[in-house]
Amino acid sequence: MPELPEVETTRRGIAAHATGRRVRAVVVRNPALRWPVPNDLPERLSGRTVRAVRRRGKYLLLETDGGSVIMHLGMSGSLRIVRMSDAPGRHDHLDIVFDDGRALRLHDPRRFGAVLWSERPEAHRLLRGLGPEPWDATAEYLHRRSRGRRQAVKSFIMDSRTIVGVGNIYASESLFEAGIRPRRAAGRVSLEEYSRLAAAIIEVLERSIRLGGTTLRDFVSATGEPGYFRRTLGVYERRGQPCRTCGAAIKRLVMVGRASYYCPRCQR
DNA sequence: ACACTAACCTGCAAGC
DNA sequence: TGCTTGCAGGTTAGTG
Repeated sequence: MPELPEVETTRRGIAAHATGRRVRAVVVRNPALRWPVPNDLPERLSGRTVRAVRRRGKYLLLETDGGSVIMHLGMSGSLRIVRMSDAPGRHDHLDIVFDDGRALRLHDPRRFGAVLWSERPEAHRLLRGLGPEPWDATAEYLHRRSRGRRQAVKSFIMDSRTIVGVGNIYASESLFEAGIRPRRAAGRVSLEEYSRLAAAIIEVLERSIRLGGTTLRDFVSATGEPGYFRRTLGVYERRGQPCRTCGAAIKRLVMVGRASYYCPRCQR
């Protein structure tokens, strides 16, 4: 499900409710996520106060005075603020219960998500090697880093070591905006093209954040609302439909097992 | 260093 | 009505 706009939308919803709240309890119903939820998470987190809710790439960080919960939503995860009295449903694997009777509840059917604990999250192995946030990734940086690479430019920008937050939807959308075909070798994309691409990534992500992200199937924000970016998608899941710019039929291809969409006329 | 693959897991839709 | 197949928003670990 979630790429950067969905994670950021979730972060804002959680922050509004969790910041300054004390954790009363942690209820783990199913610890079998991407990695096991640490056994000692309840004891480490209970009694602590949430100081801030931050995002790094697609990771959410629930910061307390004594350490941070690192959360990832994987493909199908969502986090909602619920009342403690709301009965958990299927795939509601974990609750972080606050002192006001509300709880942060993780729902994740596919269980590709993660909930971990770290006293220094920025040094955690999952976060350590991450590339820059999109707002800090310049055209010069992308150009320099891609020299000599034969990897497809779409795979290059979806690699979190290159730049964080760009998943399958926004990679296709950004490349469409920038007029670059997804299969082009990253090392053969010019500085001028990376300049368009860097700007397109920021523009697309910001526009999606404003609309609350993209709900393809089941994404909901912390307040339970879907995102409305889907209606404005230029190419994603629009195979055969006319390009909104030139009218040509949108094409679909599969790269590294992931669907990619592009306009054969606008993108070169 | 780079690039590709398999793997983790469930749900849903389409086709037979 | 099943049953099988393919596909889905992510990322790591392993291989060559």
